[in-house]
Amino acid sequence: LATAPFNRKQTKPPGNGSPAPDGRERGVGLRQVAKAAGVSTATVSRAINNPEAVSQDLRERIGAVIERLGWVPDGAARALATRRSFTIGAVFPTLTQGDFGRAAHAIQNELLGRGYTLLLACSEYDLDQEFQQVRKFVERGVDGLILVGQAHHPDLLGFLERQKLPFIQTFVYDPATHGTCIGPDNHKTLYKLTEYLVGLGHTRFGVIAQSTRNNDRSTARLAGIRDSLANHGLAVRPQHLLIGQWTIAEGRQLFRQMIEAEPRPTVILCGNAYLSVGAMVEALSLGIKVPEEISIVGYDDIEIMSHLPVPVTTVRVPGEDVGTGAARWLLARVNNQEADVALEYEAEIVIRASCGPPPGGHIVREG
Amino acid sequence: LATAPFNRKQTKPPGNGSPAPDGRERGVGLRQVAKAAGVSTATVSRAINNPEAVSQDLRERIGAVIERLGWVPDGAARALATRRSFTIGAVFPTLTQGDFGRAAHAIQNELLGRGYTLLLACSEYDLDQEFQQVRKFVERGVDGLILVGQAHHPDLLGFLERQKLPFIQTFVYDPATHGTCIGPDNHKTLYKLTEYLVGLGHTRFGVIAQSTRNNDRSTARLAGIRDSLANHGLAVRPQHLLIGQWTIAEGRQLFRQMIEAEPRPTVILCGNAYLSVGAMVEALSLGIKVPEEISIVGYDDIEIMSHLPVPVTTVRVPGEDVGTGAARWLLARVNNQEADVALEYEAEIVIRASCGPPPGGHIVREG
DNA sequence: TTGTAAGCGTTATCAT
DNA sequence: ATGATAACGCTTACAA
Repeated sequence: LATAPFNRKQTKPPGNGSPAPDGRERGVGLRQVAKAAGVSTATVSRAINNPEAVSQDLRERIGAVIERLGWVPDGAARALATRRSFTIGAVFPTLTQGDFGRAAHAIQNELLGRGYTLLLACSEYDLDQEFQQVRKFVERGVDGLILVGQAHHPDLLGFLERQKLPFIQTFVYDPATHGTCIGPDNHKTLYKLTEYLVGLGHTRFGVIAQSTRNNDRSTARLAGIRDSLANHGLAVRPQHLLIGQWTIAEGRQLFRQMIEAEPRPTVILCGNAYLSVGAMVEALSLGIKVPEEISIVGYDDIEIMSHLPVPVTTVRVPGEDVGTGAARWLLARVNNQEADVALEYEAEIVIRASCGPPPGGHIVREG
Repeated sequence: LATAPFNRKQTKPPGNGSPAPDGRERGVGLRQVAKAAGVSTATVSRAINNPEAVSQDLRERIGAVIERLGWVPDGAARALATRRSFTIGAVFPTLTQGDFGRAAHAIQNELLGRGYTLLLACSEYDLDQEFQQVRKFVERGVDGLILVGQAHHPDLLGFLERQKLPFIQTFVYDPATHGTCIGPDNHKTLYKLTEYLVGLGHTRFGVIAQSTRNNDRSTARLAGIRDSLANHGLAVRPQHLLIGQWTIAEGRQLFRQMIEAEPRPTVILCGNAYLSVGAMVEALSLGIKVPEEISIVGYDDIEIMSHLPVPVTTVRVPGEDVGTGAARWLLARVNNQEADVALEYEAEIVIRASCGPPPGGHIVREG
C-alpha cells in the first residue's frame, strides 16, 4: 500500500520546473539573487560557500547583488541540505554560578570564531529538565552537545548514542571515563585540599555541601574529603555535615548551625562560593575570628571572596579553559578530526587568610 | 538565459519518485515511521502536530512506532516547511550581571512553556558584536528577537525592519518610544533616587558610572541624576564623575580616588552592583564610616549587597518580570495576537543602611 | 479520516 | 568555471 511506487510526474500543475513556481514574490532567496546576478543558483551558492571555485568577476557581481538585495541565507534550508546546523548546544545547571558563566562565555567565543552558534539552556539542576532541553536541542539539529557532570537522566546517554550525537561532559574528570569528560578531577581536588587542612592540624571537619542529589561532582568532592580524612583515621561527624544550595543566606544560617554543634568543628568546607561567603559574613557579624577560632574554605572563586575583610581560601576551577577545551574537543569530534586538547584541568587551591591552624592547635605533618 | 524554463523531467536518473529514492538506509525519518505504522507521512505528521485530526486508533499506533524507533523530528525540515523555527533569539551584554541573568532565566521558562527554544548570546557591550550575533540569529531563522537597550549598531534596526522580524528592547522604557521597549524608565528611576538623596540633605554628589559609550541606559540614568540635581540648583562636579566597568576591584579603586577629591562628595552613586560593593568594601577597609561620613548607593540588587556589614541601598530592577513580559509580548507579536503585557516596570528603591544624611548635614526638604 | 504529492530554500552531483 | 536538477525531511493543500 503505502510502499507502492508512484511515478505520475505528469500530474503536476502546469508552470513548473524548479525556480519560481508561480508568480508569488516571496522574500529574497538564493533564486532571486541568482536571477538578479544573471547566474545559476549553484554559482551563488558556491560564491558564498567556496569562493575560490568562482571566478573573480562573478564573485564580485554576486557579492554586490547580495548586498543590494539584503539577502540572508536560510539556515534551515542549508541545514536540511547539508545535514549540519553549525550549531552546538550546551545545557548548564545554572548560569549565575561563577565557573559556569565563565565557561559559557569561553565556549561562545571559541565557537563564534569557527562559524558555530551556541545554543544555551539551563536545567536548574533538574535531570528531567536537562533531558528535555537536550531533546529540544537534538530536534533543533545541533551538531554536538556540551553537558555538565556525569549524572544524567537514565535515558539520556542511550538517547545520544542512538542519535550518534557527539557530546562532552564538562567540569568532571575521572580517569576511569577518559575521553568523555573534561574538567578537574573533583575527587582529587578535594582530597588535596583536605590533605592541606589536615596538614595545618585540623581534626574536626565541618562540611556545608551542595546537595549530592543529581550532582555527581558534589558527590565526588565529598568522597575526596572522606578518603583523605580516612587516611588519617578521621571522619566527618554526622552533625558536621550540612546540606545547602547556592545562596549567601543559607551559608549564614548553616554556619550558625554548624558552630553550635558539639564539638565545634575547627574548619568548615563549603560546597560553593555563595555558601562560603555566607559563612564568612556570618562569622564576621557574630564576631567570630577567622581563622583564629575557625577556618573557612570555599569552592569556586568569585570576585567578592578576595575582597571580604578576611579573604576566603578556595578552589579555583579554570572555567574558561574548561569551556574553551570542551568547545575545541567537541568541534574536532564533530568534524572527525583528532582533538589536541587536554582533558584534565587541575583546579588551583587559592590560599587566602580564611584558613590557618585550628584554635590551640599545633601543626601536625605526616612524614 | 537563466530565466529560461526547463521542463525535461525525463532527465531524472531511474528509480525515483518521492520516498526512499534508493536503497540507502538513512536515519529514521517521518517516512520510516509512516511505513512501519502502515500509514502515510501526512498522517504521521498530523498525529504529532494536530492529534485531534487523527483517529484514536492510528494516533496510538503511530505513537508506539515513534517511541520504538526513537524518532526525533528534524527541526530544520520542519522550519523549512512551515517557515517558522519556534525559536527566539536574545542578545545580552553579559549574563553575569544580576538582572540580566534573572531575565534570561525568566525568558527561557516562559518560552519553554510555549514550545519555543531560546537562543542566547552575549555582546559584551559591543555594538558590532551585537549586530553580528543578531545576523547569526536571523540566519538561524529565529521568529523573534530580544535585545537590551536602545543603542545599537546603526544598521541593526533597518536590518530587522527589512527582515520583518519582530523584536523588543528590554531594560528600557521611554514614553517616547512606547511599543518597542519594556523595562524600567532609567531616567525616571535615577531622578527619583536623586530626589530622595537631595531630600536627605546631600549637596555634593559623586558618581561612579558605567561607561555611557554604547550604553543608553547608563546615559539615561546619568541624565536622570543631572535633571534632578538641576532642579535644586546642583550639579555633579567634573572631579566627582568617574567611569568604571563591572568589577569590585574598580569600585574600590574609584572609591579611593573619589574620596580624595576636593571637596569630598557626601554621597556616591554607583552605576552597578559590583562598583557599589567595591566602594562599600573599600570604605570598610579604610575605616570610613558609612553612612556617617559618606553615603553609598548602587544600582541593581545582588545578594551580597544585603549581607555586607553595612548593607547597600540600591535600585532593584525586576529582571524576572521584564524577562517574562518581554517573552510574552514578543510571542504575541510573532503570532499576530494582541499582547496584554505592561511595558513599563517600575524599579524599586531598596533602602538599606548605606545612606543617610550628609556628615554634619541637616535635613532639607523642598516645599 | 486518510493519502498524494508539491513545495520550503539550500547544497551537491553531475554534466557541460 | 558554470549550469541544471535531485535531494534534504517535513508540512499542507487538495483529493479521495
